[in-house]
Amino acid sequence: MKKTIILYGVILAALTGILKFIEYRFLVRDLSTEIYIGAIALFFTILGIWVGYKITRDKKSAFEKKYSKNNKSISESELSKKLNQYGLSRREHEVLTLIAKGHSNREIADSLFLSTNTVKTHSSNIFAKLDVKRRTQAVQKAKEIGLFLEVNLSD
Amino acid sequence: MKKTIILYGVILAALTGILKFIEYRFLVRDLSTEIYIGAIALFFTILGIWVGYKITRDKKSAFEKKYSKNNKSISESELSKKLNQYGLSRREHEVLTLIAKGHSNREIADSLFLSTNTVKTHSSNIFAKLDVKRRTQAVQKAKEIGLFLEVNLSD
DNA sequence: ATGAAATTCACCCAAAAGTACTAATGTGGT
DNA sequence: ACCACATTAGTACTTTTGGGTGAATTTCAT
Repeated sequence: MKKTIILYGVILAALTGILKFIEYRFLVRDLSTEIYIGAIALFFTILGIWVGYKITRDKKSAFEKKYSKNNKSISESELSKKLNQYGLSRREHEVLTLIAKGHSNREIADSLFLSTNTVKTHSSNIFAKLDVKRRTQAVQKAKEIGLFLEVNLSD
Repeated sequence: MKKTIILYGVILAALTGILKFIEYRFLVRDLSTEIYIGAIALFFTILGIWVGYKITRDKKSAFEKKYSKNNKSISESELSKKLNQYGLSRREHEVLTLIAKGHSNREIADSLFLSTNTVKTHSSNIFAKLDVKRRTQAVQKAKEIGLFLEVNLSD
């Protein structure tokens, strides 16, 4: 990327110089201004397309570099330690797991035989403890930290 | 595409005219030729990048065979196939990615320069196409299917 | 047994998310 | 040039989620 920019800069500078040099010799007298401008425009447009292509290329390879798997499943003792670290209780972890499975508060309440109010209390506490604002962020953070025993959440 | 070309031609023509007009009035006397050329170069470079982006966007898969190396990460073409499979558009995938990052509709709207209404429309369509009811489920399903280029969603 | 933490639930309010339309404009492919 | 689809955005409405507070019960360790 840096190389592309430098190369482009050098080319631009060089060409500007060349054009100016030529201008005083032949072009101004021989060709009309339209053609002169047109030539510059055409050249830099092509150059621009090339640069644009380079940029999008680089972006993609950066994408590929970024890609790496981080599926980590952990043991019970490790989990306890992490829960402690964030001050999460067992029940909160349970709720969090269900949240991660995409369940609504209503569904969580049903499956844990709780009222939705309770689930809401739990989730509020979870968000506070994980320092997030939404359940989606909580899920993200939990995965980041590695709070889930099961990797496969699709149930 | 046709419009793009036409628009580009019009802009080019108009700009050439304007430049020529200005030239006789002020520029030649007031500014040095370097700045003059530089301005044209800069403008057409940007225009070129834009045009290049428009063109290369569709021909990515052609270039891909040449430049992309095989690895375990999902490639652009694979992604396209999967998006096609579920009838998801590019924009929808973009929104879905941000949803997976835990962003709110408001935040997504801001970062994509859209209204929240539009984001809601997109997400509704996403949910319908992925056959889910909530964003958390959509994220889950998307990961299951493998719709994300980046696994690391924490940004 | 006592106090701290955990669990449960209620109520109210606000914000965010989601549904169901309609519709204008843009774009791509044939 | 046309058609299908994508993108954008609106209105109006419902549901879900989240925040804050208070409080009753249970659990568990010191």
